[in-house]
Amino acid sequence: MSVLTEHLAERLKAAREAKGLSQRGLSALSGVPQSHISKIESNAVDLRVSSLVTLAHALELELMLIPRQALPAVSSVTRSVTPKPLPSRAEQKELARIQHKINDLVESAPGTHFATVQRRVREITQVHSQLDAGVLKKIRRVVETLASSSSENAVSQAADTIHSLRNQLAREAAEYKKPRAPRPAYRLEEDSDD
Amino acid sequence: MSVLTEHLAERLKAAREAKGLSQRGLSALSGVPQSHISKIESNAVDLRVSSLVTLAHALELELMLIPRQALPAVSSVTRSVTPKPLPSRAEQKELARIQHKINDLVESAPGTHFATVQRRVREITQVHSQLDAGVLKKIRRVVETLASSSSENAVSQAADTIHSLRNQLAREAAEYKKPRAPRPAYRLEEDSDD
DNA sequence: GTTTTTGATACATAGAAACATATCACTATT
DNA sequence: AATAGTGATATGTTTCTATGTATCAAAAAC
Repeated sequence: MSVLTEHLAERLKAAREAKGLSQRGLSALSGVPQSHISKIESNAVDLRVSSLVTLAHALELELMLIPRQALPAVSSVTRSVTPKPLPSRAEQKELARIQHKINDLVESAPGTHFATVQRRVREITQVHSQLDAGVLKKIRRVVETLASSSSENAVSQAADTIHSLRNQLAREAAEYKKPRAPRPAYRLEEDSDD
Repeated sequence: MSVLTEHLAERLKAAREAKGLSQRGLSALSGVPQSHISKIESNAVDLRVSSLVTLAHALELELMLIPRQALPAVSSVTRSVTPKPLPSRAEQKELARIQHKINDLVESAPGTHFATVQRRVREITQVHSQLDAGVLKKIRRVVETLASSSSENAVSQAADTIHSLRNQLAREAAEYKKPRAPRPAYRLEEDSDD
């Protein structure tokens, strides 16, 4: 395996964990098999760019080619603009739980609007900058309501609720560009050739 | 082919051309076959990360994962820090010519210090920010001297000369961080999923 | 203390990338 | 005009990613 890419594996793993996602969660989100994600994170494969991009995308990262000269500046910017440090372990767990509940619903009744709700919840995971206990409680309530009364109408209304909640969070997130200290962006090794 | 990476191909090609390198030149520099480079640049393959890194490296680029949030800032930085716009077509040609001369020497006498000279010249290509007619003339003179008197001593001295010349250029290059307008760094497509 | 969830790992298979090598028009160079 | 350098392409082989499916031990949740 190329030594060059070992930081990449770390970066991806860190990014995933920073979002409170399990490998399976990321797999569901990105479509890349969990087994493959595991191999990637343990630096056991020289993955294709498309795979990297897919995963990066799911983690809200962009792959870029930066001129050597610009590296210091870019690193500095990246460091200062990092999103958030993960709301709270407990909250992430709660979210996972909620997602699981919905997955069950979707499986029990495929082809319904449950799928939409599922997607909405997935989307709200993406924002996660502003995810707090309050928001989670709202979501959970919506989902639980769904479990009992699941009329076509109630379901799609639930989807809407979550959707607009997500938008609200996204809006809030856009305003706070609070500097935080993440890990420095991915850097390549030196490949001395003598 | 992944639509996602189409900008990547452009970026690589642009970077190569910005250095006045031919596909074969880049191939020699990076070890990646010219045929493959061609396919990559015409976006006909979903290349592996190791290949991408190898090429990027040869082009003095670094592969990075940038948080979405940091994209605007990073783009701006990248735009403003771009190296140089290529010294002059003629000068690049001249350099290629010089390299060719040395390649011949190396082939005619493998295992000698010619190889070192070859590497030094390759290295000086990398700097290229400060490459001008004057520098090239110096290099050419050194190489031509080599063609006639190629004693062990003369050869390794030539290598040293070029090496220190390179270092000097690199030093100069480090000082000028002149803002130029390159092309914006690589960005991924949006992959809407519904 | 049982059940889930986690990441790691195995294995078979399909499909590509990567490579070496060579050729082919085209465009510059001489 | 003859020559040399350019990028694009073709072929055949090897290597390895990527996927699907399944299992496993350890950690976490109940």
